[in-house]
Amino acid sequence: MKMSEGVEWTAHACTLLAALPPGVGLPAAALAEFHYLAPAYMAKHMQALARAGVVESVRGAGGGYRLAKPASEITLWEIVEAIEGVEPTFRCTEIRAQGPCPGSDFRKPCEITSVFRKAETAWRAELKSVSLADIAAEVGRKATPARRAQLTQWLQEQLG
Amino acid sequence: MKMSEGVEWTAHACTLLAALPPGVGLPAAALAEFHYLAPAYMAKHMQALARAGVVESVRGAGGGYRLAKPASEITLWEIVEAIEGVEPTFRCTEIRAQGPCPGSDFRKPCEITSVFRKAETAWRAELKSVSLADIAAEVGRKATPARRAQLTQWLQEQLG
DNA sequence: GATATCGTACTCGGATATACATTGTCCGAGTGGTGACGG
DNA sequence: CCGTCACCACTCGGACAATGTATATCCGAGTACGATATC
Repeated sequence: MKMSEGVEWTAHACTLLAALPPGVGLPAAALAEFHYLAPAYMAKHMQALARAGVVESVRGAGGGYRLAKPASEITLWEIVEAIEGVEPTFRCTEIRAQGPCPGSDFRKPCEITSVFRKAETAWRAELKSVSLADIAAEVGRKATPARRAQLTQWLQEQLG
Repeated sequence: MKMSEGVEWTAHACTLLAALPPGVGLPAAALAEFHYLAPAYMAKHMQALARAGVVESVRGAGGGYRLAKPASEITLWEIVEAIEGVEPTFRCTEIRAQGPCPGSDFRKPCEITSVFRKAETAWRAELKSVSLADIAAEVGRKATPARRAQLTQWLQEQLG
């Protein structure tokens, strides 16, 4: 049970977008280059985020992706949801209903499913409690002056 | 990010084993038949549980699988761990270290990884808090008399 | 009749195919900017 | 000199291939039970 690496890619990409002035974006190629990632595959993942309403896409020259709402209103869970989907990790196929001694009450989920549901709820709650603004702020706080300057220069090259 | 269906299969199989008298087991074929599952594939999953020390295997006629320790000491997490492995779902590949503006401090995990680590810890904690004995007790409590009789008869057929 | 030995049936264990999902790439659709042309 | 139009470069979007993992199966290794032959 492993998470798609697209989650890591887009989470870092969105963190970068969160550091930009409001309304300003970057093309997928630039987001990929920032971490030396495959441009085409990064573009594919960004599409998923656009469909989910996490980012907005702007076509044409000077276009790209930008956050669809304030970074403080975007949680890590939204990104996971956009890439991985909303399906629970544990999918109960009700095997208890089959076999020579089938269970009786199918209106309620089986005990095993209940535990997994509860565990996954706790997992999601943690991811929902952290916003992109939180992450961006933490990253910015730890950055050295040299890194800040490097980032500023790179952004100027990208934004023109 | 979906969990292997082997987790569901083996979790239900172990719940059945937990309902048996201590020291008594069932062959993989019987565990599969109990829920109409593919016998060969069920056997493969039970092997994983045996390697992890959750169950013991007994070869030869009259052999099979039985719990390796009391059901109260086996958690759902152990079963997940045996089937899925201990690898975290979110694997940080440190992409922040690459690209034109690499991060500075690599001794500490990045902020995004930290959040996922915390979330997964919460998830595992829930699974570790429930034992097979808890599940078996709950299943037994909800069972109707008819179902109990059906189960007893089936077990007698299997155990001789 | 008791005991040792062989054979047989049963079960686990790992090696081996197959199906499906994820990963990765490409080309067409759409859009804004830019330059040329005409008024 | 200004406005309009057409072209072009740029970017997203979805369709299409390659790879890896999970799924599914089979055959060999090992063990207990039972039958048989011998003492």
